[in-house]
Amino acid sequence: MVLQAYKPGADEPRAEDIRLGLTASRKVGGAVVRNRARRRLRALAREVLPRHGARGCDYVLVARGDTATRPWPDLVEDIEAALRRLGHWR
RNA sequence: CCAGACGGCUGGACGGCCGCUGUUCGCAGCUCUUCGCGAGAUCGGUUGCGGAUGGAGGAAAGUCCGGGCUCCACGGGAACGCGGUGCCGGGUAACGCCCGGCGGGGGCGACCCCAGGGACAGUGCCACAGAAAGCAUACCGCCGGCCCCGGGCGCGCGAGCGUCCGGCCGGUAAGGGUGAAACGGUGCGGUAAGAGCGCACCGCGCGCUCGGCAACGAGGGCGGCACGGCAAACCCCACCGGGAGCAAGACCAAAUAGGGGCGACACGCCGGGCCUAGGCCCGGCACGCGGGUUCCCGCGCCGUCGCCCGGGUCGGUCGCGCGAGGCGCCCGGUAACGGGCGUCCCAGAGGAAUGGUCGUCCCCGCCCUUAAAGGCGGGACAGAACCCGGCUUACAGGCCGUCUGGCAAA
RNA sequence: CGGAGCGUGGCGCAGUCUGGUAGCGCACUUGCAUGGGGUGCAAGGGGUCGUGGGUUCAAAUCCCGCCGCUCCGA
Repeated sequence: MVLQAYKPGADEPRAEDIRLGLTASRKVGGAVVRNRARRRLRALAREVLPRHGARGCDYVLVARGDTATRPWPDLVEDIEAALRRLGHWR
């Protein structure tokens, strides 16, 4: 998947919570496939982001072609690698 | 047993962990209505926790029809226009849907397919080929005549005769060969050659009788062939249709900007005059409002602050699921369907929930194996957005029933 | 939710209304011309007309279903 992050500046009001956005475009597949991809991404974010994501950050997860069918452990590795590349891992 | 036709049902099962959401009950916090001096009680809302319970489909899809519902328009109705439908009867709230029947076509059969009204209301088209493509005609032929005509050949001494080719007049439409389609087809008679010219059968047309509610069918009679196809070409006839769509529509209602009213401070630009600064007066111009047709008259005048009023936007609430509802039994009907009784409550999201993950079983394929065990991969089409009745399209696998053809056995 | 348009050689488009012959430009191939290339001249190849049915003697064209793409309105 694609992981996008937005870190608010010091002058902006900053919440403690992590805010999440999900995207599954028509390119990914039909309505069923898009729904499934979005749900898997939501479950993935619930599992990983509160523990390892940066506090007060906004994240957007974008589904790609095989998000609905990729094995679950691979998906977990993907998001963890993405967080490390952003320097948000903790 | 094999092959096939039709109709119906189903659309993986169980469990562990972690989640989302509707309803309802309990507790707690906040808020609010009413009562009370007060403690508090009470109606409702909202948030959190806990318990109970519900949570995608047969097509939820495509958005091709028909309705409910809501708003808009309209005095009633009709006509014109536009769009749609099109054998007959029935079902239904309605339909372009469904059922039954008729006609045509396909299949040995079960059965399947068909927009299937009108071509004497009119207009139009039928390429190429062919003589001719729609009112009918006559190119090649075939037949007869020529005392009138031209030419060739043969016979004859000769007038002439015979024959062939051509011309002219008349009869004919059987044959030609094209084409998707040719003014009926086959056979017999008939004739100079032919022709529905006559006859039989078939086809066609028009009455009659009988059966059927009807579409239509059956029988018999007459006509003697005249009436080609295309209306999913224009069109004619009959019937149907007001428009938009839940982002319909109703209600509550921020911040900011803007509108109106009241009050306070305050009074646009140019020229001239008065006066120490700063303001005042007169005339003109610009703007707003009101009144009588261009034009004129009257009144007001920038802005700032405070209070109040109304409209829109963000947001929120409703619409929003008891319905032409599901299931079971009985009755009527060939059936679609209708009636009665009993029983059940069955998703309601909103940048959009109904799930994520793991395990066991089931089914299918591949590998290994004599087999078992085992390993790997896969489990269809597809996701509600106001609701309902249909149509169309997609769909792995499985189950049930009825029927047809063939083979075998009894 | 409602509506409109498009699909034809490799590419961009005609032809569809009014049914019988699929055409144009660029590109491609071959030859000539040039020392070579470009340009020019001549000749040539290449199209299930998106798809499945139907009407018709005959369908790119008329009718119906489906697929894909684009656009518009609320």
